[in-house]
Amino acid sequence: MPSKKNLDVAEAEAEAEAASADVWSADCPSRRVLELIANKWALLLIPLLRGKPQRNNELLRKVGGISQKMLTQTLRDLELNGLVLREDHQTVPPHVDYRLSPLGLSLSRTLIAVDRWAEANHAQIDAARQEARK
Amino acid sequence: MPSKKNLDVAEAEAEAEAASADVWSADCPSRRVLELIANKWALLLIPLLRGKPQRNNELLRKVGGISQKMLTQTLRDLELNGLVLREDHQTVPPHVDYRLSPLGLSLSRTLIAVDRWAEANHAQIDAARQEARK
DNA sequence: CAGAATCCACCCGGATACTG
DNA sequence: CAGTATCCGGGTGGATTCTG
Repeated sequence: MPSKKNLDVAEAEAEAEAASADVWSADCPSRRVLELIANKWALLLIPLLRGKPQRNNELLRKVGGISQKMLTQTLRDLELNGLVLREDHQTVPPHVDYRLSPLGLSLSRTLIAVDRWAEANHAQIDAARQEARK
Repeated sequence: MPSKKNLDVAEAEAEAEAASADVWSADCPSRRVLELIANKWALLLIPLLRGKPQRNNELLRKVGGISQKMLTQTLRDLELNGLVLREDHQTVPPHVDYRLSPLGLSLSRTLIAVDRWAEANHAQIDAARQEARK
């Protein structure tokens, strides 16, 4: 296991925070973070934004079922909270790129595990629901 | 890295599923799984149910801000989908225990990482939001 | 203790039309 | 291309009351 020496200041602070923060407490600020990411569009968008910056239309096509309204709204929300960076190239026609901040990238590594779990285990979930319907 | 030999049949099947399933496709069954867990109460309850079976009132106290209605509704939903097992001891006064199924336990390992991330990084999120408000 | 049942205000999110 | 603006139906979820 890594020693304290391998942690930089920011990581050390984050670790200290984790010790005191408690998502199960209704008034803990960390609860707001949970509410920010506890929706399907955020769960799909954040992992999707790893890698190269992507444009509005690209994301609209890649995230099946999302509307322009929800895409914009979700991206704005994530941007406001420092997870996504919006880059407007100020050209005409417009060219806007979205990418993850370092903080967002960190989160994406956690959320992609959720997506993978859903993909890997949906058959068992479906089977359970079939069983319950009997 | 583990060889194929180390995977049992169920795990091999899950791996095969993951290769074909795609949460980003609106009509993929795995999307339903994502929608099942993409809400704050599920994200709080599932990791909380690791360890010993717990009772209604226990969960009601431990999950700050949840109402009896949402607790029951979420537990029923998770039970219907095979993630949670409900054990009614058929006594009077009533004694009902909730615990994770093996499938739910598997998921809890993924979701607890999300909760920990929220706890560890909420300060940076808060800072970003403060910055954006300027 | 563990809930079911009802009422209802809020807001989420889709559809549609418009803009620079 | 990358949005914004508006309308609006349906679902979410809190509060309250009742039950075995």
